[in-house]
Amino acid sequence: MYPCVMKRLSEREEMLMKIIWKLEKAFAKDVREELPDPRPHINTVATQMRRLADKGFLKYEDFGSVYRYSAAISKMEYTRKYVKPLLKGLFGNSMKNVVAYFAEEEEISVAELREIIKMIGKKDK
Amino acid sequence: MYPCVMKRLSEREEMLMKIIWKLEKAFAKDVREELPDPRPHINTVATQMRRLADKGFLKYEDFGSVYRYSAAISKMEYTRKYVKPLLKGLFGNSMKNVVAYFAEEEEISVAELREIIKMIGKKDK
DNA sequence: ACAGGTAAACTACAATTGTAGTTGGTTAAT
DNA sequence: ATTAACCAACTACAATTGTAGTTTACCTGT
Repeated sequence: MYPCVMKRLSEREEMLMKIIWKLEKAFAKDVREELPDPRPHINTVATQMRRLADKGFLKYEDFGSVYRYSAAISKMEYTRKYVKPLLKGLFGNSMKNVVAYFAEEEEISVAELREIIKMIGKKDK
Repeated sequence: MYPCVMKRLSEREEMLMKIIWKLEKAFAKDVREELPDPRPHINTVATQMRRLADKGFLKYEDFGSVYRYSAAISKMEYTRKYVKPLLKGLFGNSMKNVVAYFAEEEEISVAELREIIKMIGKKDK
């Protein structure tokens, strides 16, 4: 049916997943309402959600001829499986390089880095 | 011809771009040789490189009926334009959350974070 | 010059993803 | 009950991406 090695999501698919992660449980209509302005047709959204379900990213409960969807894979799991390899692949397999790059881009400050260090410290105890 | 708002690259396209970024200048054949084992047909690679060029990700010099390609967009530029929004979109628009997540996943250590802080300090002077 | 080999542009088609029309099932109001 | 409105499953098709065959152009050795 579908390949056992799931591929990365397309931009649109990821957009839908993000909405589901936020809403937790949602009908296609609810997801559509969260989409930015030139909203696609409701059926477009429904089709893509069904396909996401076929591929194992979503699951659903049957509500009498209408499905209510929820995520079958958490945002964290998705990040770990698909986003992390993407980043590491781009930055010589090192998260340090990734963070250093975004620090240079001023996307994260020294103060924030220190906070994170503090957080990690707490967890270890 | 092609949409003016470039979309994120597919997994395969990104793979090719990474090779180009590494090689700097390359013919399709060279790129194919860098690909992992069940290598696609050389023509497959050639087609995808042409399409990447059509979309503005690659440029080329004409070498007498054969093109030598090079990146039209640097890895950093690609990261800034496509990867950063992806990450921020997933993590409530905050790079701090991103880094914190990967720190918890033990993808980056306190020592490395400190090194980065030191680096930033030097640059400011 | 010609033959053999190689690379990839051109071309064609399959798989996947984006899109929405058609239709049938649900709900609410008369 | 009957009608009207709405939602989305099903279906169909377009656009994009993945794949490779066919053909053409360029070597290299004779």
